[in-house]
Amino acid sequence: MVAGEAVELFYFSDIMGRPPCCDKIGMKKGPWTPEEDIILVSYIQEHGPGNWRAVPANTGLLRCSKSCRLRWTNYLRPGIKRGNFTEHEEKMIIHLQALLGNRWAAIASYLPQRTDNDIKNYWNTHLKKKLAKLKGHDEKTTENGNSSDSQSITKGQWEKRLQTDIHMAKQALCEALSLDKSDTNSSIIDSKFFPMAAQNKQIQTSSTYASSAENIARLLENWSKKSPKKPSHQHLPGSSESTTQSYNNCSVGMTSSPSDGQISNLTFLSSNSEVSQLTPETGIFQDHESKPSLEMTQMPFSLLENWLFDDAGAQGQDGDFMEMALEETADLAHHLFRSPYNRAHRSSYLAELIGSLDRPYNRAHQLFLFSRAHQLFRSAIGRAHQLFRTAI
DNA sequence: AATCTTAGCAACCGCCTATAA
DNA sequence: TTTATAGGCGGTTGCTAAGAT
Repeated sequence: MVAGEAVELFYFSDIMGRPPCCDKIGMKKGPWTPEEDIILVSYIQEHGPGNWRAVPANTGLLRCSKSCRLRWTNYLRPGIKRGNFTEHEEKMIIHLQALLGNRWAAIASYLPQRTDNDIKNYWNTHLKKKLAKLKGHDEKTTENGNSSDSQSITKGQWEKRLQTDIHMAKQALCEALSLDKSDTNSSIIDSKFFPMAAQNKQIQTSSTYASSAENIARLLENWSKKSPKKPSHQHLPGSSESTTQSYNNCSVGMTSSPSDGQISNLTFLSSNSEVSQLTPETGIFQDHESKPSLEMTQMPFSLLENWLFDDAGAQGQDGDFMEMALEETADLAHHLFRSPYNRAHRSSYLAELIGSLDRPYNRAHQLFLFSRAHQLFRSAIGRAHQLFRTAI
């Protein structure tokens, strides 16, 4: 949009409709700086994601709300795993792409640690070529009267495999909740569905999900290498070495462990000297690790938990459990959520719901539930639309 | 060593739907 | 009811680094 258009829209908004989210004149574009990232993360840590319109206004960021949302969802939010797609993930993406087409957001809902943008990029840069190569190879072998097995797999079979994968993921979580009596954190970490955690078992709390703090820390690490003038040093309690960088109203302290030299913690110091620790243990959700683990297994499941964990597949029923789950889900979604079509508030609402559960879930569990709720929610709405169209 | 080409990916753009005024 | 905005999504672009010449 050019400047003149922005002015015109602003004029119209005085007459009718909602006020504009932000004046786009003077908005910054291009790559985000570590300073901007930290401002955004610290704001979301305090206020939670959502209401993106308020973010530039309240933080002073010269970015439009859309840019803030994208930066958070694609790069900064907790739970994002970057790079190094596993073979399992590759297969999932290929299966899902065959099933769903280029619906990257839908595909990403099955891979909670990956963003739609990341999957889309990976597909465009790696998988498309890989498949083209395979296809070429297959065509060659077919010409020789030796067709490959993968070609003969129908879409229905892909779907069945996919459903099995999802079922396994859910079972892994259920097992983690029911089997582990001594340590509520470690069981899920060992799951094959959370490979990142297995890489760093030194961290007691679940590091399954790369936290935004880690992302920022990585950025800052690179940044401080590039600009050696800025950082000043200070020592923080409990750390052998730390680096603090000041800017605007807050400063950032990076603490590194003596053993591996990696940044393991990030401290935010606001201008009024309040200190908030942005670590893998804190974030959108509160961690209940200090609570007795017995609560984890002895409390009955709530309606919401049943909805998140149970479906026909998990209950051992035969048949098309995805379809069953969707039917039930559509009703439950309407029952549980007052405004299921209000996408704007969905994330914060789901986070609030999951946060309100009595069971002492740790943060990894909560993030999994959050992702699961999103997935079911989308399915429910999709199903509702489908039913609506059928009715018409 | 310099230049050109390619790959990877973060971020933008444009469109759509739901929502608010 | 109308209209602009917010949020979400998929396609595309453009920058950067790595590799090739």
